[in-house]
Amino acid sequence: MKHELKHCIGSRLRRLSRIADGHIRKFLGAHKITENQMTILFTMHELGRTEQGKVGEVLCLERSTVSRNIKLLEKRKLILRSDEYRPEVELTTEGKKFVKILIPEWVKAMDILVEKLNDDGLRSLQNLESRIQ
Amino acid sequence: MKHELKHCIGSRLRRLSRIADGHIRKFLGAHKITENQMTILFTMHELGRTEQGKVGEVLCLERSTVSRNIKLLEKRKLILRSDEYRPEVELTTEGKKFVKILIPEWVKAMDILVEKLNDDGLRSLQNLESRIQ
DNA sequence: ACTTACAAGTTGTATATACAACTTTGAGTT
DNA sequence: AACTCAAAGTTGTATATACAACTTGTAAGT
Repeated sequence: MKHELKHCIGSRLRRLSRIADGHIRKFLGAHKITENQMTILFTMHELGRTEQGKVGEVLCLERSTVSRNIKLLEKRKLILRSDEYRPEVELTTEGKKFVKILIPEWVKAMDILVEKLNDDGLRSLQNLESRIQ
Repeated sequence: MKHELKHCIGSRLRRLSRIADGHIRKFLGAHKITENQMTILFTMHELGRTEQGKVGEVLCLERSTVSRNIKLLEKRKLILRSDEYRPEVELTTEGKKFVKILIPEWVKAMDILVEKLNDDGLRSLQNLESRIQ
C-alpha cells in the first residue's frame, strides 16, 4: 500500500496538538481560560485594533468559530467590539492586564515544550508550516 | 522577551492540524464521516479486536472522548462492542467494508498532503512526534 | 469471603470547530 | 436611486474534546 493508515498526517497532527495543548492547560488551570481563548487574546494583542475577520485569517479559523469565541471573550469584558455589522475588535484594559497575567504561565509551558522539541524540533515545526498551506 | 506570543507551539500545531483536516474533509464529503471518526475506524482496523481503552491510548484521547466517539460509530453499526463493562471493540463486517471504501479517498488526501510536505516535511513530522511526548 | 483500592467506562457540562443557511452591508453597475 | 453581488457576520446543528464526578468491575491483601 502506498500509504499506511497509521501514518495519516491529519491524525498525527491532531494528536500532536492535543499533547501540546495538554501541557499548556496544566499551567492555565488557575486562570479560568482555555488555550484556544488564550491564543485569540494573544493574537489580538499582537494585532491591536483590527477587524474580527483578520483574527480568523491569521489563525485559519472559520468565521463562525471566531464569532463565537469572540462572543465568549466579550462576555468576560476582555475584548471590545465596535457595534458595526463588521466590527472591529480590540483588547480592553482588563484584557491587556489579563494577557500580562497569562504570559508567565504561558512561558512556563513554552519552556517545557521548547525543551522537549529543541532547536531541531522547532525547525521541524517551521518546516511543516512553510510547506503545508 | 524569551518567547514570542505568535510562536506559541500549541496554537501553531492546532492551526496545522486544522489545515490538514480541511484537506482531508474535502475528500470525505460524499461519505458522511468525519476525519476523527475515520481515524478511529482506521486505528481499529490496525488493532483488530481490542479493549476500548487501547484506542484512546494510541491516539492520546481522553477516556470520555473515546467513549462518545465509539458510541456514534456503534450507532452506525460500523463497530461492535462486547457487553462487558470494559468492552472489547472491533469493526463489524460493514465497518470493514466501509474502511475499504474510505481508503481510496483518504489516499487522495494523503497524496496531496505528502506532496506538500515532501520527504523533508514528513521527516519533520516524525521528528516532532519523537520529541514531544 | 470481605474490604479496599484502583483502573476503566459513562455522564454532565462547557468550550471548540465546521458547514450550511440566512442576514447585513457596502461597492459597482445601470 | 435601484439593483445586484460579493464579502463578512450570525445562528442552527452536529461532532470533538477535556475535566470532574460518579459507577462498576477486578485484583490484592487480610
